[in-house]
Amino acid sequence: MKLHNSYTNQIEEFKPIEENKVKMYVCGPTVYDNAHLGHARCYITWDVLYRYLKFKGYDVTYCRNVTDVDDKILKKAENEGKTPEEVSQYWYKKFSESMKALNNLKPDIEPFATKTIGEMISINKDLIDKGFAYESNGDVYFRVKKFPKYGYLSKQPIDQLESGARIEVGEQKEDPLDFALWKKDEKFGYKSPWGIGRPGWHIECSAMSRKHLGKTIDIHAGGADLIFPHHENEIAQSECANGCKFVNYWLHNGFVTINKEKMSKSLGNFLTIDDLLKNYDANTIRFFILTNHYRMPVEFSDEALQAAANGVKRMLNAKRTPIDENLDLTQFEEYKEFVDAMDDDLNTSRALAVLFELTNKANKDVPYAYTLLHKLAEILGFTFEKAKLSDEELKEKLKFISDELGETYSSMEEIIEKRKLARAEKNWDIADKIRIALDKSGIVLKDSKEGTVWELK
RNA sequence: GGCGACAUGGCCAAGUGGUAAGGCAGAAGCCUGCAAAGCUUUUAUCCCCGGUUCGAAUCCGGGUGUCGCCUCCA
Repeated sequence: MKLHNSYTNQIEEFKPIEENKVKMYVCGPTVYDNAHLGHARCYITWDVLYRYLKFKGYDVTYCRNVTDVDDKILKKAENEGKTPEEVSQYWYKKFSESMKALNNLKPDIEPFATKTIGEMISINKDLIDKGFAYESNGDVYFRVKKFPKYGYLSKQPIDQLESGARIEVGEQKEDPLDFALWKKDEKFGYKSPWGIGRPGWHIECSAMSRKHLGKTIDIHAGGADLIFPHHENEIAQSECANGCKFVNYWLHNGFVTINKEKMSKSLGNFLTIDDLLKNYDANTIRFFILTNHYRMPVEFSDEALQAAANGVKRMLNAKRTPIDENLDLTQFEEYKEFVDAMDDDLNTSRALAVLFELTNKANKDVPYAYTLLHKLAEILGFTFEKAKLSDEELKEKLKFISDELGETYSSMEEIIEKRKLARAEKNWDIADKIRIALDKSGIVLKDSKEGTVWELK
């Protein structure tokens, strides 16, 4: 399979370090607030990669960190009179729920920065010993000029970076380009050889990646906004400390835009995953994301989400036949097309086109189509389980319908039976009244030769 | 200013040399008591200009426009 490597800016054949094993690391969230659609895109994209690699037969170790040491968390804790742990635990839980609701698989490892402080200190020590870093007033900084490849990932000439570099109040750097590995912090800090302090953001990922996956890993992924400075700095730290290559394939996803502008926390133009899930289900959100190639921007709009919802509905309405677990899927042309598309740097829009071909075939009673559709859709994280009502919701709906019709019903079957009788008597008024009442409560009836079934809209 | 990307029908989007997948929306028809779902049919010469080639959406050059990154950001 081929993947676009941001490091070389080329599409390359993917070869893992160890045959059949993949170590992948994704920069996870800083847990201090609600995740938004931009995050959803990122984690859906890499979830699909994870699923696809497993489907290809790789033994994948997927590590996605949780950044729980950060200025924003501390600020929030202070404002709310809570401990940083309380803040980060709360938002981590929220984040996990959002991921689950989007049908993202859980990573194999989800390390917390606060649990990896020892590794960070150890990397910093190595860097200082080797002359790549220096202590200054309780802070530790990385000497960017000591790493000639600095700027390679972001394709930035060093002199250009230099003009943009800045020094914050209280920092004593040798060079404006140098970045912090460790910051003095007597209030919330940890013990270190340089006094009480806490790690810089960049070192966290280097440390967690090394601790859980090793010095050289296959894949490191994240949003394109992390290329500079985050990933650039990670490379510098890790390669200087470890004396070997850090990452073989750098993968970056594009942004979600709204009104042609990047959706982001700082611009305030974001929609949270929670809010989105009130109107659209996980399949719809995934479909919306996956219709575009992962490196391209995706423009958010309600129309686009609605179009995605309609598309998903078509796929889920495919005529269902029992899943044949013994079917050799690899013999079918659509299977090959799907794999070919996904092997081509995760061309999910082509892959989706294959799913629609299968949908059409299923509707035309091609025997293998539904089984293949079901199996392939699963790789993209779609689920064919129809939404179900809880007992309570069903009760509410029955109450609503009973009120509408002025008669009391205790089950859907009873209502359908009543309508069946009316239809048999060609009493269309009653039959239609029932259907309209159900429609108002969000239930749609489907009449066919086999009888009438009800579904949520 | 530096660097990187993108520009295909009403909308979204695939397609890296041989005459444009797929989805949404629209229209017509079939099916249906009416619907829903489904089925059938139907809408493009690919931002502009120049070049290479027997042949270009696809390669090269030059424009125009849009977006992103340049130390908070997925």
